Amino acid sequence: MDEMDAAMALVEKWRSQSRKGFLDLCALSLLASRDESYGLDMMEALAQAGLEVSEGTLYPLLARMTREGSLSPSWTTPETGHPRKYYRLSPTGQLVLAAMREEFDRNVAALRRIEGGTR
Amino acid sequence: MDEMDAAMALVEKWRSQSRKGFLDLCALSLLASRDESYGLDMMEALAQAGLEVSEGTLYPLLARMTREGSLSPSWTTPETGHPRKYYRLSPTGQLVLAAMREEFDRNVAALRRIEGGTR
DNA sequence: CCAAATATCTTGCTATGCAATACATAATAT
DNA sequence: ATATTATGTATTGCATAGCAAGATATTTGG
Repeated sequence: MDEMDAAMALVEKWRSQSRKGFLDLCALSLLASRDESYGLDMMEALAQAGLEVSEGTLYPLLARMTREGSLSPSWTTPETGHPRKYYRLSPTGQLVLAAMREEFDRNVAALRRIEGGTR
Repeated sequence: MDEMDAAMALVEKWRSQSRKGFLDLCALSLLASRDESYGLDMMEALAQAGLEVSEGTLYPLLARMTREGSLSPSWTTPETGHPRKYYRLSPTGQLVLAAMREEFDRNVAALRRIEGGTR
């Protein structure tokens, strides 16, 4: 089936676009529920929840949010093991998360209205 | 409150990012429930549902989806009024919509898991 | 000492949202 | 007739995020 292949290719392209911004919300939400975490640990937790995120995506995201003031990182060198950079929400980050959640929920509600009875 | 302003500015920047891809899903969903519609009419319907979309956003989106094969447009000149370009879902577009819905729902479910009990 | 594991960071590419602007035609007012 | 407003669609340019691929650094095990 040719039609199917075309559709799948389109959706694959769409996938990475549709994650823009959404991953910010996921990362902030994760930190809100875990209090603090580091890169690889977050990757594993997100995957556990069903969301595969690569390093090339997550690390720039964490760097940006730190630069913007939503995250407060702190290096920690455990007695045994590799040094880790732990992130936690800053006060600004908590405000940002709350606003993002509101907006996201509004958008989902709008989508449901748009879908109308067609589901 | 300074902290609040910083957060609002960040969320404003985030907003347009978070709509990438999401608007594709909304447009396809709208056409699925309406069978056919034209640009300004879609803008109005989306706004009615709580989603403000500008022309500079919607028209390129419709042009792209047409180019990709998800939409089948057809010009219509009514007896009275301005010529309109009506869009409807192509067979490919219906497959794309179904796949997008699945993925979107999976992502929302993942987010809810990530949020855990913190809401 | 070398290889594998753990952990973080960088570069380059592609693609979308959106403000601003432009263009065209139909209806209405003067 | 003619100007103005309303309706309708399209384009340009910029900023920004996701991601594959690869680089870097440290710790541990053979």
